[in-house]
Amino acid sequence: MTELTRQMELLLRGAVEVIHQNELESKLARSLKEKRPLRVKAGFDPTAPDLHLGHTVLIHKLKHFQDLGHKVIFLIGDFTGMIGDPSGVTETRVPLTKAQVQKNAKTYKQQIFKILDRKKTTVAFNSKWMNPMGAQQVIELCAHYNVARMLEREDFHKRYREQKPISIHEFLYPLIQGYDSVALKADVELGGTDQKFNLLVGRDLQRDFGQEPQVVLTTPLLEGTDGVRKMSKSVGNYIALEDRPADIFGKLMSISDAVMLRYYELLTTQDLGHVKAVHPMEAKLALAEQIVARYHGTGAARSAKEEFQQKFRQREFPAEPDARVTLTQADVSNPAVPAMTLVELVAHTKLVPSKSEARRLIVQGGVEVDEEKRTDPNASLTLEPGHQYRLRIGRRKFAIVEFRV
RNA sequence: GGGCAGGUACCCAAGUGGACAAAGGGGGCAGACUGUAAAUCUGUUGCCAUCGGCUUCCAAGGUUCGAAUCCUUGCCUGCCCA
Repeated sequence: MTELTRQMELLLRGAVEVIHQNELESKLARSLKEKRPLRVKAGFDPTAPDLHLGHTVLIHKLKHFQDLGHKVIFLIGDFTGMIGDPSGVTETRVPLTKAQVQKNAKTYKQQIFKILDRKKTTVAFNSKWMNPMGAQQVIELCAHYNVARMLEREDFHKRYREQKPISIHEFLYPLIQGYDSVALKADVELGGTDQKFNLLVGRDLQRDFGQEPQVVLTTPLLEGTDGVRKMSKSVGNYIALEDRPADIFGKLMSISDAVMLRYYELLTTQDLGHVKAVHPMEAKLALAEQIVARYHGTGAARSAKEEFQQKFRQREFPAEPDARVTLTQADVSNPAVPAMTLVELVAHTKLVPSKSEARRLIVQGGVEVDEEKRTDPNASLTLEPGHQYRLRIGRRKFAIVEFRV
């Protein structure tokens, strides 16, 4: 296998579309010949980053380029952030201050370098070339594109047809993103499939500016834990890199088998045939362990797995509860005969938002005290000093409550 | 500038003077079932509480015995005409 085919093979794996494959091939060939790495760009919004598994599909693809010796440019769209990508739901963006952007950038780095090589990655901000641009230049930039073509974009087209508003400045988003490619002299730009239009604008602008158009490579959008909508923080179906290991593990274990296969497909390089051959639960455990290990280390993965098994499979009380509460005489009405209603006891753990919620949980059979289900919310519990009451609150919350004299 | 429609709980959305803490759906939570799943079924989903009470329907005023519902003003959103 030649180096070229080796590179092509790795880069194409998992990609939805490459525009155009032959261009990528010739760019790679030239890169090899001239020993000049390709400049690979991917853009991100400067909003507070909480990277989740959905993002990692793309970042791993960047990593592939990086591993092959190419130059990865992680672009933070701090200027475009003022506009906000018009795709998807309308959501007015508040312009971020410089300090906020810096802070967000720092968090980004902290997260992406769990995957990318810090030393080989360039982090860029598009305000660098956009801020100095005057109105005249912006107008000139606008002249490079026209409304009819802009309206080809699915989102704009749809809104136009449905007589929904489209703000003028929204047109600037693809334009500036495209111009970023010009400014960076990008050879390749990566993006999710929903970014296709924006990425293509980059090609057009580069051509207009006398550059060789970038190759566009789109990666699939990962479905969220619900298996339906794409993973996103706002929908709440996400698994963030910064989630606690136990949470990542737990969230992964509660996905459906179909979603599990999808995750295997997009997040690992494992052979799917093999995955399907083993028991789904074993496969899921292996996936969860693997993902946690990837972002938090093998140690964390192992203990997350152990804790999970203990908590859910054997329905045992975990080694470390979610809450540990100490009650004193001040908490009970009659110190001589210390007692407390179940509702109050549960509420004291702070694991429920209100007493009403505690009451509901109890009535619905979601509360156990010392391995015994208690369903009477008004029942009073005589508190024995020094005894550690083990509370199970709902399916996955545990607390230890102790009364001290 | 003119005309019209609208702002209801986490989201969508019904309700146009009393029976409204507010239909229905989604989502969440709990129970059953299971592989700790998913799907399904059932229950539940403002707060405090024993009956019962308290604070909610963009905001502020007003009418009324009584307002999510009527009036006034303000703020916001969308559409149409210019």
